Amino acid sequence: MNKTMTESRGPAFSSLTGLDMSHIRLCPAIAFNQILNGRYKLHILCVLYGGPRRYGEIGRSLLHGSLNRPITPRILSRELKQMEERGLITRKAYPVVPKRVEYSLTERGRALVPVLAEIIRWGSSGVHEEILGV
Amino acid sequence: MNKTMTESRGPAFSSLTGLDMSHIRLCPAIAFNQILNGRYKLHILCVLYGGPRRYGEIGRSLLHGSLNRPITPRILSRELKQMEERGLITRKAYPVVPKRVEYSLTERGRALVPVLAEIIRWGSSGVHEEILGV
DNA sequence: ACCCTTTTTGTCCGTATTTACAGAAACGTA
DNA sequence: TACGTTTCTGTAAATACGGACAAAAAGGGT
Repeated sequence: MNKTMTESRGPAFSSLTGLDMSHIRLCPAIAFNQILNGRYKLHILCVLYGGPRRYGEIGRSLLHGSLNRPITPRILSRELKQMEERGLITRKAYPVVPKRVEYSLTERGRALVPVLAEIIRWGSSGVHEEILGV
Repeated sequence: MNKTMTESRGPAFSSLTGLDMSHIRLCPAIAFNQILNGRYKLHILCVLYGGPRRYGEIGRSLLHGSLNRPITPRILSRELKQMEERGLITRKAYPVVPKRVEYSLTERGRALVPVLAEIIRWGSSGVHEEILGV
């Protein structure tokens, strides 16, 4: 193979869904983990599927990987901000003391729910724990 | 919030699937992008869904992100090896010259197909291109 | 002996992401 | 005025990831 590989054919993942993807120029699979990068975004979506949640609630419901490794506020803040920028969640701040901020799913975020559901279904067999040797 | 957040409740993503997850200790969503890290693994799974593929075929069918940025052999090799280590794909080398190596999905890899399908379905509306501003 | 193909590795480097740690803002309450 | 709570930011260090580049293995063909 050459030093770098290039491709001429357009994307055609037909067989997976049977859907016409001819109008799509960017592979959804690659876009997916570009949009959902960072370690906690998928989990945050899961949490918010249960309804609006406060910053602290999300943080507390978040486990770090497998163990009880906690998430630091710095990271949670960044993840939430990125997700807001991408239109997956909305942020609503209440003018009270102590501060109260609630995050919830947008339409765009809800569009990912079927994917989340499949991931949970996939995990219900425990394969992910096997693979990671938990 | 404290400097670090910890959590006492077990995972409960019940509402998403209606499945009993009490026996699961690690959040599938977090495990998912720990197992499918790297930029190309999801895409590689899609390609291999079409049947066994050679190293060069996979490389050629892989676009880098959105543009025609090519993947370097070094990276493809690493991705494939990691996926093999995690039991998602198998590697079969034929004793011929020039070398011929074929990769294919394992049971474990096939278990992810429903997730892939949902991701493609999600992308069929073009949301991912909107979000990334392609 | 040298070149060709295909697959793969070694090494190095720059960037991106994660993490730790400290601290700020906002304001009611003691 | 000091304190507490909640949300969030600044800074710097640590680690992971992506990519460039060269090169090796394994023979067949010329």
